[in-house]
Amino acid sequence: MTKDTARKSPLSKRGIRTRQALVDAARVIFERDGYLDARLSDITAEAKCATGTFYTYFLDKSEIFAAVMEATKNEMLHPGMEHVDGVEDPAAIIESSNRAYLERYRSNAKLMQLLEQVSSIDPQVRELRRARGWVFVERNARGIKDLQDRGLADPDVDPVMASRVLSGMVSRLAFATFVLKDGGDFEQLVYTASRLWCNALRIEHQLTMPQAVEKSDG
Amino acid sequence: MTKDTARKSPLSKRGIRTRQALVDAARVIFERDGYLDARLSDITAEAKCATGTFYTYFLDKSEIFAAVMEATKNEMLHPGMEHVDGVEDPAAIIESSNRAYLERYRSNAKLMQLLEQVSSIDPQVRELRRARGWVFVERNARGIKDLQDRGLADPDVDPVMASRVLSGMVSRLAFATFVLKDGGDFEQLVYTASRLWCNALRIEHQLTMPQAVEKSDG
Amino acid sequence: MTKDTARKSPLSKRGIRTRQALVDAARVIFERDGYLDARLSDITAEAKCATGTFYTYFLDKSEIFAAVMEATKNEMLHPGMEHVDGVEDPAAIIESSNRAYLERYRSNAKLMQLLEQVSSIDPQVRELRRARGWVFVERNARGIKDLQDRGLADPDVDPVMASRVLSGMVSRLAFATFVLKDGGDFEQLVYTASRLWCNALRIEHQLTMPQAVEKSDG
Amino acid sequence: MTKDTARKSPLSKRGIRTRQALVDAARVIFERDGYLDARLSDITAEAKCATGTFYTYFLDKSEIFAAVMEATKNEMLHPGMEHVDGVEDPAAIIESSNRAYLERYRSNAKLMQLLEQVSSIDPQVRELRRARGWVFVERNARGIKDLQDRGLADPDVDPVMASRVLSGMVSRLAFATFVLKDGGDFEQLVYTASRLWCNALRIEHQLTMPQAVEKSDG
DNA sequence: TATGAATGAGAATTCATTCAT
DNA sequence: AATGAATGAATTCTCATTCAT
Repeated sequence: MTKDTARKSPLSKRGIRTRQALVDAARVIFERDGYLDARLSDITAEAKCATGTFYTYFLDKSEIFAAVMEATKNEMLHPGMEHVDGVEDPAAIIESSNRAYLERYRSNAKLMQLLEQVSSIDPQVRELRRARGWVFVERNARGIKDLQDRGLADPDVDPVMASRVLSGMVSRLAFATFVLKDGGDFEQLVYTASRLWCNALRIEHQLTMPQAVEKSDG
Repeated sequence: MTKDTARKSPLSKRGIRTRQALVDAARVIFERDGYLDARLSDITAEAKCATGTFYTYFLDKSEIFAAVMEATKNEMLHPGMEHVDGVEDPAAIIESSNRAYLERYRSNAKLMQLLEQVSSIDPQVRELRRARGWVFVERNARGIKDLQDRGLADPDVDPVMASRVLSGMVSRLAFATFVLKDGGDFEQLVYTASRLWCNALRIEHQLTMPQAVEKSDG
Repeated sequence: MTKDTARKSPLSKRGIRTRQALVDAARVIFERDGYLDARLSDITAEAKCATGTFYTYFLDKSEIFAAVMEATKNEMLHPGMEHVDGVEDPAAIIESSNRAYLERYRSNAKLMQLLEQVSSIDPQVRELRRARGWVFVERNARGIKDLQDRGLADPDVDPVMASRVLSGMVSRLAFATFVLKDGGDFEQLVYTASRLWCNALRIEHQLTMPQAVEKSDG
Repeated sequence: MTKDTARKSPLSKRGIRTRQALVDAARVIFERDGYLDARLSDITAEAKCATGTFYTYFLDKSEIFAAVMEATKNEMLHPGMEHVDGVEDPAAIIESSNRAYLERYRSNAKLMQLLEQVSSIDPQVRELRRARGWVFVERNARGIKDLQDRGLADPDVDPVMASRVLSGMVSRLAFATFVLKDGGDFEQLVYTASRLWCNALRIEHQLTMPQAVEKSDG
């Protein structure tokens, strides 16, 4: 699912450079124009190579998109509560995970919007994304289970389903805030998401509302 | 929101019939092929009229899509906690709202997926949807405020932001479940969403896990 | 195999006219440039219509070629000895059939060359042509059988196989003469083909060499 | 006919090996894909060399095709009546020539089909083939003339034209049988072709139908 | 000689939109 | 109002050929 995406593995250094230039160019063009309006000729122009060169490395637009996704997968995080296992203050970890996630999302909003768009268009991308998401859902579920076992979280929810619900909650919030531009003070966002997350699982916490922020905004 | 959707207000009975046939056909084709792959000629074929007739009623694909949305707006709900104001058991209302929402979503999954797709493509639709969503966010925020004022909900969250977060949580859950087909027992879904919602706001409740369902499933 | 070749049966008179213009244009372009070098844009230019119009009637080049073949099938004869049944002088009929065939072939040499070319490229056309050829092979075989039964032809050959061999003999001669331009006096050609045909089947004849023709030429 | 086929006369042993690998590969690819669909890159891949290497030895596809033809010319025979001069039983020679020709044709059907295809596409190849064919036509014509002079063949046909007609007859039969797959028992084929050939020239013979074969088949 | 990445001209094809009937 | 044939702009994709290494 990773290797045979490319038409050829470029062997020479030059080939590697060209392929990389195309992937970089594709990201620029996709973020600028969206997936649908991106023309391959714009990508090759941006990469300063001939149109035909595109086909040395990729079969079509969807394939170079996959390569862009592969190249940026580290920028595409998922909301989580990593490392709560056996830690004293789960709330602090949840808050810091949420802050980290929202920050990453904010810096990569264009990319996330792009991923959203392509997911809504291309079933393969949709499925890939879903599969990747599940890794995080399950990781979070293990954290929840651990807290339940230690008597630190509401035992009356299924950990996997709770994980799905809460992961979705934060990712949806990030989407609405940074892609749809629903706005809202960043610290307030982190605080609300984290507080509701902890409350939802009945995790004890001392989270307090960040000061000097008005009650709401449009 | 209704007026300039139609190119002309069709006056004759025949005109009304033809227009309606086109809108109905468009929904069929859009749900079958998606927005992008739907050809106007497929829509007119489905409506059993000539291609040219399309332009008697609509300017382009986005306009007939708007008409489909208008015609189906009653099927497109938003998650909420309707009418909690001054009611005895807010948890019951939250649960029943969630159940109702998830049921509607399930029946209209194709349509919701379509809306998702077009939102990711067409900024106008995206904005329209966002605006409609806010109506519900604010309605829910009023409910939360009311509970907070009556001492029945966590006072340390901004009602609007909490509303955004929780509405998003349920709509994202519905999307993942019914569009991405993440699966999960329906009652378990309703229960988890409702319990987490109540917990999140520290609303007292007696929600209990539906029986005979294992802890997790794929 | 004849009807659903066309993308749409044009209903209007205008449609019939346009389709016909395209088929006529295609024949001109195919005969001028050959099948491979014929560009669809040349065909539409010749037909004085837009490139897109082509696709109203045909799916691709092979389909309009089929339409050209269909339109010209009366010009594409096969060599034969029709109507020898019960006739006094079979040789006269064989000679006149051969003359007719060779004349038709000469007038349609371009078309026959085209058919040869496409047959060598497109298995469907090859098969169609083969199937059409068999009709004539079998018809001739019945003529041979009749002569054998009446004691007028060599009984020691299988009529069908003899028919294949003799039909091929004349069609190959026509091809070599008019397409490959092997040359040769026309009457000499008719005479030789007919004499050898009759001799081959031991049919009695009074065929005589046309006068005033040198023995051979390049 | 040999000289300007090669771009350069490869002198080094390595060069000879590479060139030969390319020609062998080309035959494989041409027979597999046909002339038109054969890509030079497929040929070089089959020959296990780089695309650029092709141009060290050949100018273009038509040139390597010529090299393939040159390399296989011994497999490309023409129908004939070899060495009839002064031999006792011309019929036996005709029959054995026909058998040999049809056998060779059967073993090289792919190659013959390829030659047919390229002849229909490339005028140069067509001309080359026509020229080669004439050598055989003329050789056969001399054989016929000899029989006529000895009173063993119908004197009332032009030997060259008869030769053309009869050579074409057998080559066309072979093509229809082995390329178009018209079928037919092999011995029956040899017998019919030979008997009709002898009859056509009024050459005396004792050819008898091969036993145990029904009158006709598909 | 061999390599294989880069080149780019050129043709097919789609389908929203127009418009004469 | 309805019809449906005609339009043509716009892009993708192929692959023979070149050329720097």
